[in-house]
Amino acid sequence: MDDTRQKLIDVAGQVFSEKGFEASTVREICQLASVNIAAIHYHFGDKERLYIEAVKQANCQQGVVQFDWPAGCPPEQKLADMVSHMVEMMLAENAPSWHIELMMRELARPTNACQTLVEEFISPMFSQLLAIVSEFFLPDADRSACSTSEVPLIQRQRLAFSVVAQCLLYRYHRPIGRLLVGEENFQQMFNLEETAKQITAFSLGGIRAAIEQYASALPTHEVPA
Amino acid sequence: MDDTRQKLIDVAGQVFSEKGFEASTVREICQLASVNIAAIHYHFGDKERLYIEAVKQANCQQGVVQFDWPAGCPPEQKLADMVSHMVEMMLAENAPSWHIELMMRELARPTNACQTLVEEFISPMFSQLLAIVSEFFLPDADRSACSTSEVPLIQRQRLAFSVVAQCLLYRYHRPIGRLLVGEENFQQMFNLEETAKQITAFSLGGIRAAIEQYASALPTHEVPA
DNA sequence: TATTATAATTCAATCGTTTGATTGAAACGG
DNA sequence: CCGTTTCAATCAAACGATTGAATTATAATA
Repeated sequence: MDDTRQKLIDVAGQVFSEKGFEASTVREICQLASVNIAAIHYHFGDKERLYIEAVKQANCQQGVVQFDWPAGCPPEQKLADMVSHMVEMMLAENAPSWHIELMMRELARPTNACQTLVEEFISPMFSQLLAIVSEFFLPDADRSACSTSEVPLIQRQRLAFSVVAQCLLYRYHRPIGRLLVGEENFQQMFNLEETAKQITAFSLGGIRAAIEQYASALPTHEVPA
Repeated sequence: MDDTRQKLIDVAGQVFSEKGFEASTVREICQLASVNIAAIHYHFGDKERLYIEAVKQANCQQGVVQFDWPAGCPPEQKLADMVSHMVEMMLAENAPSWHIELMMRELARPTNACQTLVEEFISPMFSQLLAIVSEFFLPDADRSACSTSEVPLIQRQRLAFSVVAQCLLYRYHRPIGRLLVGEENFQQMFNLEETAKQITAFSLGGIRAAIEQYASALPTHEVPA
């Protein structure tokens, strides 16, 4: 049966996501999967290749989202949607949550499984966000703040960084956040909708600040301090 | 000699910060420290208490910074200073960089050493930032944007979260960032001054967006969409 | 269809290493 | 001299990996 292999990946992904690669043992994985230890050697070769396979499956099943915005959809709306989606990914307590958890571990401490993850998931995701951010600087019809001047790529990348950073925080530092804000405020603090709303508003403010900076930099309009 | 104990802590902190608790071995630590393995049992009891001691020492030597701003110093300046300090902590490649690295590990995956860390370092640091953020909402002389209305604590905490999140990103995801922006842009992207400047500007925009939101919410001024 | 040959998969058992921990003796210092 | 500290040696346990036999599934043959 080939579902021994699949069961191994599922359980391994679960365990790896909870304890990390080093702290996990093939014995525990096989026991939880009700599978003989030798199955790992047979199906994957060794522990590391089982891990890599789990990571691959994580970023495969957790595909990159595709929005279908109507033409002329304002970037503000796109940003809000994107942030909502990311926050949901980060905070949703779905059943197979080990996908995200495993990917987060890989992002923080890259191993051999990292390259695939970046190519198939992170990079496309980041490109989408970068495109949205870039839209804010486009000289659209009613968008006159920042004229046609191209804002350096690195600056737009920085803005995208600032956006994702906020989403990641609520995932990575949930336990610390709980300690900082107290148990009574914790539920409210890590509420999905509220969090997405605040991150969106904050990011909009940050992006508009950048727009103003670049708008006033080009013409002999008003030189910032 | 008592410097066996200290040498153990130093080397252990280094190793733990690089590999994490599980992946580190007492043998490697003792070998690098040129110390007998039994010294760990003698001085600390076991591996875990050595780890806790290393974390304690990390957040002790890496004390909470104390700024001496002149009276009337605008919160914008304070925010800029605070962000600069945090970015420097995150990105500076000082010699004993294992202090921060170890603390970051503890923040991401809290162990028994976490409570001390939060009480002695994180919480005071966060309080400082929260105070700065709160200043923006004070009805100061020339600060008329948001009247005396108290902005809910949780909203100010969220703003503080958004600020620290950006600083943390550049630390946690440096390797991923390198992959995303390419090697040629990496140096510039993770430059201290540039990063601090951008995070400050972005955060200022985000905070001002929150100010406007709350300023226009109280009076019958103009209801946001 | 019944039987056999072949490949794929699972199993208990065990390999050699490495782990953290501990011992009792030796060396040190006041 | 005695309390403190270091040392080589070793403990039992857990680790990842591997083996060869047993079992099951698949295909070929009569």
